[in-house]
Amino acid sequence: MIMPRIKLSEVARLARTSTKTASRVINGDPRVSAATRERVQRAVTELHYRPDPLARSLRRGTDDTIAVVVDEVSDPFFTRVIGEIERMALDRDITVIVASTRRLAERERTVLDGLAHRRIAGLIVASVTDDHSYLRSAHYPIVFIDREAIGLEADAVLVDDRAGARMAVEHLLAHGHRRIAFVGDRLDIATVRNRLEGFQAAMSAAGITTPEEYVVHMEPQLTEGRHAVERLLALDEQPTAIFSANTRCSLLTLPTLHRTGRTDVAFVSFGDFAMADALTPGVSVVNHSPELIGRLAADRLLRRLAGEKLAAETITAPLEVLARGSGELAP
Amino acid sequence: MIMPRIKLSEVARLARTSTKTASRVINGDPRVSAATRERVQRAVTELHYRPDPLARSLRRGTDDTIAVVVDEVSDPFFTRVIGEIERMALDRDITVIVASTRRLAERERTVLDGLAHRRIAGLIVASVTDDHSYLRSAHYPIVFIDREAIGLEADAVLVDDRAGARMAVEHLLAHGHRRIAFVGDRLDIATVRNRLEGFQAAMSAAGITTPEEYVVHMEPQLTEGRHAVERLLALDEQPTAIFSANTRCSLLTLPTLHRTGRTDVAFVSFGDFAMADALTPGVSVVNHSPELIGRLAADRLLRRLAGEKLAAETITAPLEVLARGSGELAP
DNA sequence: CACCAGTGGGTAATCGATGTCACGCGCGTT
DNA sequence: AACGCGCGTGACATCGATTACCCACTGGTG
Repeated sequence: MIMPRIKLSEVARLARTSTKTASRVINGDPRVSAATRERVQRAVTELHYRPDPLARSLRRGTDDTIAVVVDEVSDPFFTRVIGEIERMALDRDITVIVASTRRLAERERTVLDGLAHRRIAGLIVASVTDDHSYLRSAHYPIVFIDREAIGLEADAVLVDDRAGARMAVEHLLAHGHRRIAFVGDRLDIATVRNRLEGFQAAMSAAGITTPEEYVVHMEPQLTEGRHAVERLLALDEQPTAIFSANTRCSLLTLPTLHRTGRTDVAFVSFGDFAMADALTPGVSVVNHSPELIGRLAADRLLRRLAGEKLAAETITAPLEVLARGSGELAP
Repeated sequence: MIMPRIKLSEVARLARTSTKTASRVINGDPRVSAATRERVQRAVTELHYRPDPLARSLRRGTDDTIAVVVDEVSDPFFTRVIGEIERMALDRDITVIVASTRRLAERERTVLDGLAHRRIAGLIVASVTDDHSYLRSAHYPIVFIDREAIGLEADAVLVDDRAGARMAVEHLLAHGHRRIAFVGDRLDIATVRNRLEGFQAAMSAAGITTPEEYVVHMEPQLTEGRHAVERLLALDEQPTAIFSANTRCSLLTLPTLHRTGRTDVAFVSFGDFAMADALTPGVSVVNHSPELIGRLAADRLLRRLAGEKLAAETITAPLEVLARGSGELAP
């Protein structure tokens, strides 16, 4: 299976021709006689020859590899996005390399810079920074996911964060809630910021002023998240409902609610997750399919790699509210 | 940030020396005079030179890239393993490429074969096949995770599947259960097979014969999993407890139990998952940390890459029963 | 009959970095 | 004074595949 590395010259020798002609056959150049082509092909299969992707990349200046850069590989949302991208890429013999920014702008720059020196064919990135103009000189197509490109014309596959948050809030309002809290993490990340804006817009539209303490930021620290939620539930004016800005936050908030027996608090999560429907009550979510987002992004990138000339486009993936119980609790 | 590709020869020219000497400086060869070294270093920083990893790999014959091959990138267990590996690798400027086998032996071969032609520095693999002798000629270190190497001396980071299954069964037995069912998927995969063996060994040891219908195999099809569980609960002699062989199966089984209101059935899962402790009742698990497994595997591989000579070793990650309620229900 | 176009195929340069090897210089030996 | 040695250095080959460019041969044409 792992051969003593065969080179093109050996194939050529066996086929009694030059490396150039062998190369032509392999790359489907038509200007080779049928007889020669035949000989080369036999030699290829006989020796189990496979071109060295490295040497090929060096010469051609491109590589059959795409990079996917996300916050964290193990984030339940990105995990599924990556899974779908990898599936589509592997079917086309394209290799996927992954890297995570850990939501650090500085690290994102390091990672992208390192990638620029590899000759990747394309990039799919969930960026945590807010200026991508320096990527303008990149010689490969880029598709942004989850967060839009700023200062750069590029494809993006997004969900309408504001609309989604609004949908969640309106859902809670419709079930009689007025004291609704927002749980999010890092506000310097566009996704969270936009969802907070949507939340606040929906609240104002309903004529409700949200007290400051109702907007909770939990850092990725597990314990801090727990404390933040506990503080929220210890307020004099307790919220009767919570909107969680993303899956990560939901995964931190819900165990606390369950542990403290506060499942009477209504809850809507932006982003679905495993077991959401098995909890008691089932967790209502604003659903956006990570697989769909991955597929749309990969499709866009692969089409560009296949040579299609496309104008930069922002694709918005659909959102829907899945009512499972927790979002329909009465205040 | 993305420079118009600077080559070593340009650095050399600016430093008024040869490419070879410039290369020496960059690779820390001591046999360069301080003055020359200085000139080259200035040229490097001035031009923002970074060696082309591709060309370097071609010449050196190795690449600072490790491959991780697992069943499915989005599997909740492997996701976390990958996250940890990626974290450790990136800290050392090593790139990670991922690929999934989708649990198909044939695909695993294709993927590994493709990898063999890239010049990866190392491989971490959760194999679904049962003969790895063909990897003997691989020129890079390999660490197996989750499933051991067969026909090949190599490092492996495993959990004791039989012992874990036994622990789960004994836990259920201790709480009075005798009618215990096994839920697993693909028996051709060693992990599942071993856990079934452990299950059966523990049952026999307790003098209990498990009826055939108590051993359920669900294919990764969601609907089939659901039906299998429903059939199990429709038996005349219903089991009072279920042991699930892995997270994937738990994620298929539990929603069915909850939807049909059969949370009176005791349940132990091999492998923890998000929200397990927030369900009602909390899900008892045999816990093995994916992060720890990832870390152990990556550490082993990175140490080999750093040149340490180590004998092939099988490392067994610890297991523990986390009692959260579902495994302590009375029959 | 000499010339031109078209087709199949070879030679050598190239991609960018690194290993091989030999060279020149200064210095200590005998 | 000739020799040898070590050190810093650079010209050149090399990794494996692709490509720019050139050549040989065939057949048709003026």
